[in-house]
Amino acid sequence: MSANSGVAAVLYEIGEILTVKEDTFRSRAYLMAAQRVTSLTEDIRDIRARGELDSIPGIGKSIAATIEEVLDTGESKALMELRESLPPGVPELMALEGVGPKLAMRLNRELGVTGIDSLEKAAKEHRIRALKGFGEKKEQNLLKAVEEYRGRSGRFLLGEVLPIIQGILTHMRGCDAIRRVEVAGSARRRKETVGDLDVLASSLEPEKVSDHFIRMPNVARVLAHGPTKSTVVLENRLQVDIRVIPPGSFGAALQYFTGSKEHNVKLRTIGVKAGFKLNEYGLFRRGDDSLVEAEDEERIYEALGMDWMPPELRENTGEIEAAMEHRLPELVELDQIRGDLHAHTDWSEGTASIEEMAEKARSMGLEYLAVCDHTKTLGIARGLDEERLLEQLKEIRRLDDEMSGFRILAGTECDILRDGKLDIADDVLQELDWVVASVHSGFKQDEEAMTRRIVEAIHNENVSTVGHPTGRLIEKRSPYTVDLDRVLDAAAEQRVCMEINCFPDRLDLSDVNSRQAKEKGVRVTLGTDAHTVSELEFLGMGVSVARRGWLGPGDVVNTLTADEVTRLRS
DNA sequence: GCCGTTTTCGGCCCGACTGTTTTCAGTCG
Repeated sequence: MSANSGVAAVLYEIGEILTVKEDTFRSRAYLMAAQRVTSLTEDIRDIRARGELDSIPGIGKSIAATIEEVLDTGESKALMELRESLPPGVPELMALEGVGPKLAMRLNRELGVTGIDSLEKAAKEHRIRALKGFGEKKEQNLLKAVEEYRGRSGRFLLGEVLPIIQGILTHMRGCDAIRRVEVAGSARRRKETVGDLDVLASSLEPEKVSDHFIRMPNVARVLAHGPTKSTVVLENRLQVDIRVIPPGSFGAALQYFTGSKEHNVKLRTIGVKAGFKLNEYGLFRRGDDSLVEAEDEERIYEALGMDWMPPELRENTGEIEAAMEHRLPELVELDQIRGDLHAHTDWSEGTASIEEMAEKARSMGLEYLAVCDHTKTLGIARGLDEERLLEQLKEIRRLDDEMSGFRILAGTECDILRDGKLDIADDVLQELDWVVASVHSGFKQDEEAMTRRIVEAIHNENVSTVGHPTGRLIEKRSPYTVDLDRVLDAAAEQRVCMEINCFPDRLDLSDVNSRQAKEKGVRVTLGTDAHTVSELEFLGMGVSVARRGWLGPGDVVNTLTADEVTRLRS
């Protein structure tokens, strides 16, 4: 899939430079195309080989030619020319809060500002307030923006912000003027990372709610404070926006602020064609501005001629078309998940005993837990050799007999060695209920070697699933170079599953990869990879990834009973 | 640059807040 991300990066950059040049519509076309390429579940080289690039929605002849150029030469002439046409420092300046294309260009043209350092210098020398239309406040805000930019830590993991959201909702529910409050935005869509939080509240006294909001604990700075819209930055640098709307508009506002932006643009375009106007206050008829629907999100979608869809699908990757044709997939739900198929214990690098992990899983309402400790090659994690693994197997069988109404499955997270062989002898693996095979070393192998390595492991008849199949760590480490298409084809053929690792910085397979797996007929397994008791709660995040990948209960092995899971191996 | 159950040309989503202005442009989501 790396060809896809390379193409998307070029299209994004072209789109962004065109934004600076205020070529709005051409820019939008490139950004839209980039987004489509990002969410493709097929290798773009294959689509190109069939000559079908311009049948991808949002991609026409011109962008198709750019894509072919990137695939053939690794670069785009148009992009290189665009880069050169831009005054130095302008893209960097636009990364600052409150600086858009107009301001960045003016700072460069009129003050010779060539980047963030030189902007800071100009502001400290009070050269900015001297410009026409600028004042002291603007200068100070730019300095604050520079400071924030330098301390910024990028996007936040979904797993990090979920507890923060709970805190905010609890705080807001303490305001007596509030009717309803929910989180919207990318957090409601359960994206793997979020850039900021969008909180939505309804009230008849919006000022009270807005005031209550900015008095939240942990607020470091108030960026904007109006009656219906405010923005704060928390001490951990997470930005949080609130919108307060009348109670009767809650459904419309929830739809509007959940996004994604691309989903909403498409939806409103469809609305316009059907004679409607859609905004955060409701769905209106264009002619007389009469209200069609505002209170209920589901009825807004219905009025636009489509089925309501779960927030996780709203990325404009085909869900609107599916909703109009009433063929949205049934998505897997957390309460359909019967077990966790990847957890560690204190036999290797976990902190809790087998019993403690099992008890916690049972208390969460699960029916089974697969204990999958590391194997001997992973010395740093005190990986088990054959002898210890058989010892652990006996212990698991003993504990399993003692528990009623809950099954502990004897498993392993077995290392895939550099040549694709497994770290544990086949006759021992055969004794187990569940085998997760994972790559933990040699990440730098080239694509061919890595692909053959994993495909070879898939051909071992004892392997149940491949653990964290791409090895990525979100915001920290890229996936290893591997031809996932070939891996998935092999998995489909050998009836081996692929894991969605639920650990917050892994979520691997990703949403797009999960959808790709489904399209190839590969079932996925959810594994928390928990090393502590509380990490078993990560299961919900794996379900979110599965839902964002359009997976239904039939696509996820964890909806099966323990007996059904163990029978997969026979 | 893309797209087409009003269109192959002429559209392309919509509104709040800020800072500075005397009525609005720029930015953001």
